[in-house]
Amino acid sequence: MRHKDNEKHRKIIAAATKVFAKKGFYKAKISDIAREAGVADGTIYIYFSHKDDILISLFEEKMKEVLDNMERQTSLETDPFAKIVRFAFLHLKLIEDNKDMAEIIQVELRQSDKFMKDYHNEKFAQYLDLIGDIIQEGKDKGLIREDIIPGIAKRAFFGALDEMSRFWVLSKRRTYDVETAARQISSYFINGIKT
Amino acid sequence: MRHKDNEKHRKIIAAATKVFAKKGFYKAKISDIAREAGVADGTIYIYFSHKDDILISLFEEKMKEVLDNMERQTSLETDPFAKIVRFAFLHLKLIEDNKDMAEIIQVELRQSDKFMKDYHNEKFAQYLDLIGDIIQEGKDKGLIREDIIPGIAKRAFFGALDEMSRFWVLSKRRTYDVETAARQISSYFINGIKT
Amino acid sequence: MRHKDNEKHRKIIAAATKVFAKKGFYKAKISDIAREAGVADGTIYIYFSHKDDILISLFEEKMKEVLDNMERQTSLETDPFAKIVRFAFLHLKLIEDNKDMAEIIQVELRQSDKFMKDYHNEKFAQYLDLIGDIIQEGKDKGLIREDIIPGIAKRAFFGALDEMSRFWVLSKRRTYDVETAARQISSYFINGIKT
Amino acid sequence: MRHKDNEKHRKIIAAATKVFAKKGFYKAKISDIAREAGVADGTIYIYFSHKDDILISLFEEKMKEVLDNMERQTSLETDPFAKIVRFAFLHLKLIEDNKDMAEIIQVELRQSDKFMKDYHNEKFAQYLDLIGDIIQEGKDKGLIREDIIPGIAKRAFFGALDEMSRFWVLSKRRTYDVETAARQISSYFINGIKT
DNA sequence: GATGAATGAGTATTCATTCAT
DNA sequence: CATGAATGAATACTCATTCAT
Repeated sequence: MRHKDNEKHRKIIAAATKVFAKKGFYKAKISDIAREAGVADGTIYIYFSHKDDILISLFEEKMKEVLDNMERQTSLETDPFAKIVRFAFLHLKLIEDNKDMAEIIQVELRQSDKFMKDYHNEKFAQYLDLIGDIIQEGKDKGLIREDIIPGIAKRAFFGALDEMSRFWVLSKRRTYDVETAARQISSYFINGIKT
Repeated sequence: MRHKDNEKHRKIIAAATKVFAKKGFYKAKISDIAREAGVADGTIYIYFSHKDDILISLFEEKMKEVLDNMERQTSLETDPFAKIVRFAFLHLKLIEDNKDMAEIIQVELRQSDKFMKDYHNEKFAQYLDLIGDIIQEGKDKGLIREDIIPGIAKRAFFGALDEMSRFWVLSKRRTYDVETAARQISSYFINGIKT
Repeated sequence: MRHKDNEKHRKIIAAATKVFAKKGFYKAKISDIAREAGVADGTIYIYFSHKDDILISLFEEKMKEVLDNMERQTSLETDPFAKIVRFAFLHLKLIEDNKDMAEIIQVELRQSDKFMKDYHNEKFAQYLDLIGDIIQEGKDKGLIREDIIPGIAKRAFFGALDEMSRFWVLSKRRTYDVETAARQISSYFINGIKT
Repeated sequence: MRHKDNEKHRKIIAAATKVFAKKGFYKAKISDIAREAGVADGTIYIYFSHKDDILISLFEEKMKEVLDNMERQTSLETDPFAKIVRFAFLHLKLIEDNKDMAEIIQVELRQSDKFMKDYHNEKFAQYLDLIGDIIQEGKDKGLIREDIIPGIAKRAFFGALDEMSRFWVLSKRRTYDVETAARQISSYFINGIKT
C-alpha cells in the first residue's frame, strides 16, 4: 500500500509546515499537527520517530527540491555573473513564494535540539557550495579577483540574501520588490569581486 | 543596599549567559541558572519576573554596550569606507570575544515567545542604522553610487558579517581569522557600492 | 468506549471524595487522588479540566442524586408536617451515610475559588426551595401561620439540621441518634410555625 | 515598651481581618497583611508564630468580646424567652455590624489546618452553652417542655441564626432586616419548645 | 496500518518563614 | 525591636510517546 503511505506522509508534512509556521516548533503540539492532517496522534509516529524528525524531514525534502531546482536553473547560464544574478533572484523569489517554509527555516529549525546538535547540515552546505562553485568558476575564467576567498565570499553573498529574507519574514511585509533586491545585492557582490 | 542588588543581578545575567549558550533557552532550567549564579531559585524572581525577562535583559544590556562602543569607534574615522572596514572588524571581533553571547543572539533569542512577539527590536534596528548612516554619508560625499539603496545595502552588509559569525558559532571553530574575514567582506562591499 | 470512560470518571470522583475528606481541598494533591484512583496524574486531566472541577463535579453529581431522592420521598407524604418530619430524617440520615461527602460539602467546598466565586449554587437553592414549597403549601392549607416568611423559615429549618450535621461531622461521633435529632428538630419547627 | 507592642499587634489583626475577608485565608499573603498593617513582613513573625496564628488570634479576640457582651446583655433580661429574643437580635446585629469578621468565621476559619485539627474550639462551645443555659433555665422554670433536649435545641437555634447570617454574608445583601429575621426565628423557636 | 486513551516525567513560579543587619 | 532580601520546598498541569485494541 505504498501509495497510501506517501499520501499520509505528505499530509503530515504539509500540516506540520502550517502549524510550525503559525505556532513555532516548541509551541506546536503533535495533536495540533494530527488534527490539521486529519489523522490520529499515534499515526504520526508510524511515519516519524520524533517530533524533531518531522521538522528535519520537512527541511530535507524542501531543500532537495530547492537544490535540484537551483542547480538546473543556474546551469542554464554560462556567464558566472549571470549565474549569480539568477541565484539571487531565485533565492528571494523562493522565499516570497514559500513564506511558511521560509519562516520555519529562518526561525523554527534552530529550536530543534536534534537539528542543531546531531544533524550535520549537508544540504545547506551543498546549497552554499553552489555559490562557491560559481565563484571558483569565475576565478578560473579570470573574471573574479585572485584574492577572493570562496569560503568567505559564498557566505557573504548568502548572508546578504538571507538577511534580506529574514527581514521580510519577520516584518511580515515586503518593503522592496524581489527583483530590485536581487539586482541590488548581486550588483554589490559582482562589482565587489570582479577583476 | 544598592550595591548588593546590582551584584546579584549581574551574577544572574552572567550565569544565564553561560547556561543559555550551553543548553539553549528552552532546555535551560531556572534551577540551572540559580545554581550557576550561586543563589536560590526564588532569588531569580526578585530580579526578573519571568524566564523570558532574563533573556531579554541579557540582550538589551549587551546591545546597549555594543551600540555605544560601535558608535564611538566608527566616529573616530572620517572616511565612510574606513568606517565600514572598522565596523566589519569590530563586529567580527566582538563575536570572537563573546562566543556565548553571540550564540544566544544568533540562536536562543528567537526561542523566546515574549521576545519574538511582544518586543520590538529597537536596539537591533539602531545597530543596522549605524551602517545605513555610513552609506548615506558616502552617497552625500559622492563616494557611493547614487543607485545604491541604503535599506537594502545595510542589510546585505550586516547579513554578510552575520552569516560569517553564524558559521563560526555553529562550527565551533574559526576557519579564517577575524582580520582576513573583515578585510574580505568589507572589500566586496566597498568595491561593490563605490562610484 | 463509553463504558470505560464512565468507569474512570467514577473512580476519580470516588478517590477525590476520600482524599478531600481526609486532607482538605488545598492539601489534597492531584497525585494523591490519582494514586487513590489507580490512574496516572495526567489521566485526571482527561476527565477534569482543573482541580476545582473535580470538587464541583463531585458536588453536582451528589446534589442531583440527593435532590431527586428528597423530592421523590417528600412527595410520598400529603401532609406538609409529615413532609417536614421526613425531610429532617432523610437529611440527617444522608449525612450519617455519607460522612466524607458531608464533610466536603460542609467544609472543603468553600475552599475552591471557582466554586465560591464563579459558580451560582443553583442546586443548593433548589434544595432549600423544597422546604420553602412545603411551607407555602402549609400556609395555603391554613396549617401554618400567615405571618411566617418562607424565605426566613426555610433557612431556619435547614440551618438547624445543618448545624446538627456539622456537629456530627466535626466531632467525629454521633451524640444523639438520627431519629431523635430529626424528631426533636422537626417538632421545634412544626410547633413553632403551626397555626 | 508594652504599649507599642499592643499597638502593632492590633494593627496586624485589623489588617488581617480586612485581607482575609477580601481574599480568603489561602489566597491572602503575609506580605499583603504586612503592607496593609504598614509593617515589614518579618515583623509579623515577632507577634505571631504562623499564618494560622493570626487567624486563630483574630478569632479568639473577637469571640471573647462577643461572649462577654452576649453574656452581659442576656443577663439583663430575667425571662428566658426574652433572653432568646435578645440573643437572636444581638447575634444577627453583630453579623451585620461586622461583615468582614462574619465572613472570616463563616468561611475562612475552616481553611486553617491548625484551627480545624489542633484547636479545640472552646470559645464557640461556650457561646453555644449560653443558649443551652437559657433553655435549661426555661425547663427549670417549667416554661419549656420536659422532652426538649438542650444539646439539640441549642444547636438548632444557633444553626437557624447562623444559616441566616451565612445567607447574608454570601449573597452580599440583606434581604430581610435584622429585626424581622430575629423576631421570626426566635418566634419559631420559642413557640416550638414552650410548654 | 490506524487509533486515541493513558501515561508520567518534567518545571516555572509562589510565598511562608528566616535571619543578618 | 524592625527590616526585607533571601531562601527552597512544594505542586498543578502539559504533552511527547506508547500500545492494546
